[in-house]
Amino acid sequence: MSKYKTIEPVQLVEIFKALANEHRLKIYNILTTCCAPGSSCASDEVFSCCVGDLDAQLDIAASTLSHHLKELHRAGLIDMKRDGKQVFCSVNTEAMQQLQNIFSSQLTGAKS
Amino acid sequence: MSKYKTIEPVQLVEIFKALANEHRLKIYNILTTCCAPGSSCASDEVFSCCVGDLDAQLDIAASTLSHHLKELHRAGLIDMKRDGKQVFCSVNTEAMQQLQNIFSSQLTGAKS
DNA sequence: ACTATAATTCGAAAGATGTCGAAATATAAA
DNA sequence: TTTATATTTCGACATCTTTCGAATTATAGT
Repeated sequence: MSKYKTIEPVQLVEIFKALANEHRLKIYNILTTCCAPGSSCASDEVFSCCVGDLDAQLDIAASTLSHHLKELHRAGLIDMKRDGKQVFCSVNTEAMQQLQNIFSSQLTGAKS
Repeated sequence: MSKYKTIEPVQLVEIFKALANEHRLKIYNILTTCCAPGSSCASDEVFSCCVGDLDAQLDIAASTLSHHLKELHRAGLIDMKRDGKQVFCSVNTEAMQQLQNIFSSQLTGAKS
């Protein structure tokens, strides 16, 4: 019916779980705004997306942040890749498009 | 900026929490598909939207269903209104439009 | 090799959530 | 006013989640 990959209900629940937390939503938000799809964020000194920069904006323990990032990653919402000592995070644009798609066509519509 | 009411990050977390459960997502799904916005669902004998009909499709205790409906209602995602012995449920179309809006414009974008 | 920095893993404690069955409430019908 | 049906509230229990600090791993610089 559509040209997009569909998200299984089970996976959709995981995505909502991942976003259903104050800190994780803020993280996702920071990543969508600072590292907008297509733009590189390494060159800007105000915003970048390594774990330490997120840490500076979040007022939670580093271990807690690490846990939240793992959840977002597990849900497929963000990508993480190490570059030297740092790990850089960014939104998974494919997942984001799928989400947009779901909501702009009446939430799931999945039959089952 | 937009003509739509914006959703506060705090409320958005509540909305995601409400959808972050297998049964609640299914309920919301049933309501979006059987009682599509604008259509009345009382006349169709296969699908209607009272609590008992949902119960028949869900394989959980009635008390559990009641709890889930309360959560969806608390998040502002569904409306409930009693008609005689039954309580009829339907999606809150305004909330759904807000959700669509959020996702079609890069998730929240809220600055704070 | 040692040291410093960045991030993750590992318990443990506190809190939130999902679930049920029994009891209560609301409404209608006999 | 008694009975039947629909739904909700309550209390209990089990499980999952959030959080932290301490210890560990990864990488780079001295």
